[in-house]
Amino acid sequence: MADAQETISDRIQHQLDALTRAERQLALSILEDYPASGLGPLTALAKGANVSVPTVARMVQKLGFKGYPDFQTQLRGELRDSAKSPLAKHETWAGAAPSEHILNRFTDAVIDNIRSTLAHLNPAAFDEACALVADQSRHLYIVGGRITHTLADYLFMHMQVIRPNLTHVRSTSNTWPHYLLNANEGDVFVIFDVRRYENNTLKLAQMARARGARIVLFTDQWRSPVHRLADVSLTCRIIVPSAWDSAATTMLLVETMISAVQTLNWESTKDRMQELEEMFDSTKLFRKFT
Amino acid sequence: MADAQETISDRIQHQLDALTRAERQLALSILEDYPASGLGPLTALAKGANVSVPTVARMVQKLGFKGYPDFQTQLRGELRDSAKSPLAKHETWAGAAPSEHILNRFTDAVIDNIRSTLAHLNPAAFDEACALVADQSRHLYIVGGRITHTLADYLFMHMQVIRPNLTHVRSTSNTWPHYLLNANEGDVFVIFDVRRYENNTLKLAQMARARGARIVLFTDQWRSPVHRLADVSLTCRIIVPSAWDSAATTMLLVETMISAVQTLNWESTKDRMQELEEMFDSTKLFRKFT
DNA sequence: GTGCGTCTGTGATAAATTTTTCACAATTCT
DNA sequence: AGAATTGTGAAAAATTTATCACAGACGCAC
Repeated sequence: MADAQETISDRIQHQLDALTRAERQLALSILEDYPASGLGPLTALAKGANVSVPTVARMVQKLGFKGYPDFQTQLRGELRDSAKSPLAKHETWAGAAPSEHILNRFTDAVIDNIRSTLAHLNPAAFDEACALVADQSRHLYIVGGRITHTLADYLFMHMQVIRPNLTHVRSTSNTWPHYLLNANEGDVFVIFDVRRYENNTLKLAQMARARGARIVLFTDQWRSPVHRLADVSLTCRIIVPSAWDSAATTMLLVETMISAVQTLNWESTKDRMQELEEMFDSTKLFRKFT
Repeated sequence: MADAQETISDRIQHQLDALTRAERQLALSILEDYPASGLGPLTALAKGANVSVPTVARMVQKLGFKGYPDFQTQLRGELRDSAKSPLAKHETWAGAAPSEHILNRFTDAVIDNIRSTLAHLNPAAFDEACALVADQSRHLYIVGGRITHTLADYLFMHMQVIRPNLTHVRSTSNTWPHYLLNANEGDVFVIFDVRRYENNTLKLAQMARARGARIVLFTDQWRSPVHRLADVSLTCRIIVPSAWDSAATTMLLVETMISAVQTLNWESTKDRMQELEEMFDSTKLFRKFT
């Protein structure tokens, strides 16, 4: 546990000169395609390096490991770390605070979430979702639950500027069935549902589906049951060191979607934004400068 | 040999729908830190996924492998290949999309925002803000504007669980002066204000100040004029390749604050959360599993 | 070339671990 | 209530690891 710093690769390279012929052969073979070769059975590694089994066993211990399994465990640990951070991991975000400060721990977690979410996201699915949301010929319903209504709200607010023909629905409200009366085939529902998944939301999705609507779902890695009804599911990782889940990554996706949809609809949007600006100016609701 | 194309990760993701609860749990665990976790002993993988050993054995065969060792061999093969292929992957967030894709461009920008925000943030100020917000002897007012009311809402919602004695104010509403009548010296206002800064918000801040209240401000890098009245200003970078600004970084700070405040108030919060859970259970508003 | 010490491979074996499989009970979903 | 899924505990099978003794190979000095 002491040496979180020095990788096995480092350690081997450092000792390379002090090694004997067979050991060097083995060492080079390990480094050859690192770390894959070291993660297989000892026998395979020996054969791959053209050395004998005892040579491998001897050298692993020489490197300071209790045995081959111990060596592998460490290798896997490195692999984990390196997968997490293509770039420098052990930087602290808020330099002025220690790395155990909640600011750094939380940010670490969120960055991890972002990385993992994007890595698993299917861009084609995302594009398809954007196209659906951008399509002004379809009425757009945006649905949020108890926690997620803020995200729904955020999306709704921006979409209001970008396109007409949309409705904000709160699944926790008991008025939502009314909205569904107006839903037609081909309309689009953007639904937010993260754990704890809400029964209302599921029912709403089922009814929307029954009316022939398309469904775009924002959910978490455990996936809301709505995903079985959805045309596109966008899955976010939401784990943070807190009693709550994080909405930051979902927010990122929502904003990205806003940006993408805006680009798709740019011709019609720019006029709408222009008008909006003018209205703000005339009402003096906002200050232009500090 | 045939399938140099389809990785195990792909294969798992593809089948994710067809899997049962425990299998999905396992699948997510494998993907969680891929491929490291799959390269260890079967027993460890099972334990890590909170799943029984036979479940792992069964699923590996379901995925089309002769056995766990076979599965591992393929994983190592992938690892070899990915190490060989120069890069291109580690540069982009959504590996499956080109780096010019909006997903990658937007994420780049947000990560930059986070980095920059945290680098400039004063942890002591942040801690002070959290202490103010956590102090139950002060009434807590949370104020959002036209765009930022979603963030304010998010904070309010969580604070409602964590502590009593708080109020949500929308500066765009014309009812906010009423709230101020009740504000006492020492009360705390958490105010969100990003460009375009809102006159209403500024006026509200001035009146709050005049009544001797403390002010915690979330703002952007150009800083709302409210910052001159604030005891603590938390400044976020919000630039993204979009016609809009990004709330993702602000969301990150808000969530971190929620976590920190919750920790400060843990003793009293845990009972409140417990009660909340019970209420949810009894109302059956939520589903426990998919 | 000889001798010496070190290094390495062989083949075998024992020990340890891991994988696979079973039947049955418990749980959860429908 | 019934069907499907999952966990338990155990045992057997298979594989992998660790060691050993010894013989051959090699480098090197004389």
